[in-house]
Amino acid sequence: MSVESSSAPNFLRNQIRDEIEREGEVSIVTRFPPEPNGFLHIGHAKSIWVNFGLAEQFGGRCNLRFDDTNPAKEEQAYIDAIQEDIHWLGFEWAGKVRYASDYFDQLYAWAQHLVRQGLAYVDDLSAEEMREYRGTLTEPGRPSPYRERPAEENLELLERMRQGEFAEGEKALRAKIDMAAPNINLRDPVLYRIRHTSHHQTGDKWKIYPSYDFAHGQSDAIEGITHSICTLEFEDHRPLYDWLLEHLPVPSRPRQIEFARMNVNYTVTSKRKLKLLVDRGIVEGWDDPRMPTLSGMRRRGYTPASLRKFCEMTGVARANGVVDIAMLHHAIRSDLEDNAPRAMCVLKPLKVVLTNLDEAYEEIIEVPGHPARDDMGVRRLPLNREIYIDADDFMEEPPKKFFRLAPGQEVRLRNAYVIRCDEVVKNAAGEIEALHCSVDLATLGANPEGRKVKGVIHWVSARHGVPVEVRNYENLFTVEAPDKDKEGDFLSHLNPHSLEVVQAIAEPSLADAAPEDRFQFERVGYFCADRREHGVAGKRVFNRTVSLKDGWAKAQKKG
RNA sequence: UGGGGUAUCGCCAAGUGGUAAGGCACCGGUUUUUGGUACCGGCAUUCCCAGGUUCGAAUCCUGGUACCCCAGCCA
Repeated sequence: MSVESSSAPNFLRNQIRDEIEREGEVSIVTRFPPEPNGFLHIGHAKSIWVNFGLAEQFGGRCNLRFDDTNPAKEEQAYIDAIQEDIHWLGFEWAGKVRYASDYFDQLYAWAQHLVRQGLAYVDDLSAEEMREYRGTLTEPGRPSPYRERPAEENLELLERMRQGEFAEGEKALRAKIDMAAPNINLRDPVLYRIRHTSHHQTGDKWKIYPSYDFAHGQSDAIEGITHSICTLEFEDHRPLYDWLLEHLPVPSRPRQIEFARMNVNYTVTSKRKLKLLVDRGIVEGWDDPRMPTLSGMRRRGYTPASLRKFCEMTGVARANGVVDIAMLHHAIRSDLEDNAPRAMCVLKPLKVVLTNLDEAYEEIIEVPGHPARDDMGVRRLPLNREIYIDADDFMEEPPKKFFRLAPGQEVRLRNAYVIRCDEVVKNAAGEIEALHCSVDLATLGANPEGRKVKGVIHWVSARHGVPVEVRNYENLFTVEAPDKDKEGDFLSHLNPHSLEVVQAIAEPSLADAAPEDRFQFERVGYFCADRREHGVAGKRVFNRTVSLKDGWAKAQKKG
């Protein structure tokens, strides 16, 4: 099933194609450069897809490089989780995992090079002072009093910084560019800062750490990256990226190209906000199926292929926009429509007694695992005198065109017989307890004589049905742009119905489901056996990935 | 009154001087033992606005407007 066969034009593909036409053989080398300071989310999926996908498409390679220049915020646990997520998405990086920290020695040597060239200096200004000297968006900055320190002194100071002789914040190495530059990134940006923090990769070797700007381009150059693709907010950094590459004896000349990051409505992706959801216990963790994290989406039941297709569908451009989450839903439905075996599961059980079958009646009906996929085999559905149907499939006083069950009305039991509702059994309180129906035994695989039965409902044998817990998930937020609100207020848009837990009864074939097995519960939606809880202590847990489209509900809404 | 970007259907997005792709959503219809799927059809005389160049402009020029990003020793 080609969920992702197309390869529509986008400016990155066009550009690379043009380069190949113009320059002939060019090998494409990209990199995905996450900072290991959090979990990957749907937005990262786009970046992963862009970088690995481009390399794949043009026969190049893509590195995984952790941008680990700020040890205070980073953890090994994130490094592990990120690798798992990338693999799960279906991508493989070239060679070993890389770290910006692999290049700290080289970076330091290059810093010394800059100093010797008179292109960098050690500044004693405090962070606050530096801010004052930097000027504003509309006013130029002024040079630091330490800007003209002789190279020898800078070299010595830099070395002493490295040795840990100064306190954090006491000094910093800065590039000497232009304090009056209209682009603030060129007003003598910080290249190295003092941090007496041990690093998850380099331990206590370093007391100074390079800034993003000083590490990124040079790491790209070391790895021979040809296309350093990043998001729009780094556009202003490109002149600095190029400046450093021009003034350093780097082994290659990568180019930075920016694209617009992906946003999805009805969700948030800022690290701070996601963390708040976790910390406040609004969701059950980073991999809660309502979270837009890759681990959350995985647990929800999204497939890697559907996420890749979603990336392809939404494209790459330089205009900021917000993608409708309906596209994500479409992507997963179209994958699972083809690839998920079918099963029946009654979410709101209503007992039905088939009065013309006796107590001992038992018939095994063999039905296909998937209506269009013979390779999915068959499953065996037991039919007995008592079954469950979904309460929503019965109405005592049905509206026009209600094709399901109602007093005196007929309906098809999916994969089985046509039944007629003869009697509604109620308790003392007047609540419906059961339905008495009669089966038309001539309708298995055949249409009834002389009448047309339009409705089909799902059902499960009461004797053989297995109890399962079903978790129905919906959007976490009720508004399209929850983070458009002023700080913190996004929590006021939480969807109180984002999780509905229901005790359901499933057909026996579902008893064998393994964690992460996906099914279409016919007429209901796509479900995935929970990765963590399914099968634990005899519990069976299915997460609703996405519902089936519901034309009936839509028609009702319209009136 | 700084710099850098972006503006094409409700949403995403092709298009790069030759007379507006595609997807999602939506609206009709056909098929159907999933009110699902599949299939068929509809859905921008118009490309942020205003001028201009041209036989011809979403694409070129001029002038506006709107929105996004930048003043971390974060990335």
